[in-house]
Amino acid sequence: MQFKKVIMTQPKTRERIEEKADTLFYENGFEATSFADIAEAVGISRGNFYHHFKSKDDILDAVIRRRLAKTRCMLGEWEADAPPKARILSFIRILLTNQTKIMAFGCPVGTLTTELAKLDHVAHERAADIFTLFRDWLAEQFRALGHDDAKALALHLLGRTQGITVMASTYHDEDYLASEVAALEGWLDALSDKPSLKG
Amino acid sequence: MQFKKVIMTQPKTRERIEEKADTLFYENGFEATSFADIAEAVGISRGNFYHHFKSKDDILDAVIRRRLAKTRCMLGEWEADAPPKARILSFIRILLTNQTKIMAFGCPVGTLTTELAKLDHVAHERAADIFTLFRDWLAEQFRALGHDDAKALALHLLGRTQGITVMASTYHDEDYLASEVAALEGWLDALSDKPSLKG
DNA sequence: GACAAATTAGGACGGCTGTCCTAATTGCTG
DNA sequence: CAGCAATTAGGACAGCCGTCCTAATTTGTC
Repeated sequence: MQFKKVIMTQPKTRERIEEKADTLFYENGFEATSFADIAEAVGISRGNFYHHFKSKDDILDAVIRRRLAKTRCMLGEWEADAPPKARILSFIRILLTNQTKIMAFGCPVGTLTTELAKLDHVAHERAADIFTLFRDWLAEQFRALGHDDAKALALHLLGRTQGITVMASTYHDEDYLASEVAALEGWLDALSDKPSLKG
Repeated sequence: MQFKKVIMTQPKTRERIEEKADTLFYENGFEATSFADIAEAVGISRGNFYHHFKSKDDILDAVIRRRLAKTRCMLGEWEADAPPKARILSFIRILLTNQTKIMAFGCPVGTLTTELAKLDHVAHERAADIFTLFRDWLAEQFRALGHDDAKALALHLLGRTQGITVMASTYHDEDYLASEVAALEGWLDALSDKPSLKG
């Protein structure tokens, strides 16, 4: 019954640590988030951490793995009986879905990747993998729409959304965000007419 | 002769502290840069700091003020006997001028603003002022080109460049950077033909 | 050269960091 | 209920953080 024990008991505390660490890393940054912060948010003792994770970097790994999984899940949902163009639209509209958090803290993926790059952290590549997940998925959709420069289009769209999150959080301006999302939708529409222009 | 003393002696050490702090904040982040780091880079004692700055936030203020001044200076240079469109092009091409640093650390303005937003730091607005400097200057150029949505165009261009810096530093991909700069130049060209489309 | 001011070096300080250890508690198994 | 494993709490630890103080040194002026 050893197996059952591992499966049944781990999820509770470990899962809660990952969850709280995830949001704290997002809202306050990885470096600025201390063990004490996470412990307080979860409601456990500091010393207890090392039974679940062997270091802070280990928690970061878990958080990134968690985000990768959630992203895969979200992309999967967008594929449900929707044509490629509608799928790309779903991607664009997370800017509106997560509007409040984006205007306060920017993009979870972009800001983490940027911070880890400055820290010369080994996990930087792992964090970039989340971007790669989006990129490859978007490229697949563009390819389905008949574009042969699908990867470049995917990267272009990723960059556009990243820029929007940076400026939206800088000025906390929801009108800017809305108008840029509209512009992005217009770009996607125009793309159908002339399949090789990036605009 | 008190006046002369203040003018002549201050610039040396204080200026060097600001300079080193500026690059360290850029390359490693504000939070991750310690007093010891700056002291070592400048080559002075830690305790000596408080004769020039009264706190770390005070150094941050000085760094931001310094960046504002340098930005104003740069914008001024771009105005030298060049038509508005060429001035905007100068802005776009800093992405190529600073290519190496951007691919390693992203945009100095964007990354600092993002970090300060997460830290809930009072200096966030001051950092955003650097963006505003660019925005207003760009809007002025777009207005000179006959666009009535000049401010929106300026914000759009700022966002585009920010997104490019994020993705370029994520993947360290100079081909992406080059092609996006080309796309941005194409966008600027197309803008001349139909003055009210954002693309 | 004497004197005062500006500048510097070096260390003390309380507090927080990530890490680790140990003892107590809980929960499951037989 | 006994016994064992999993989990927890709490604190010790070395080290670094930003801050502050004091004493020594340098600098410029009369």
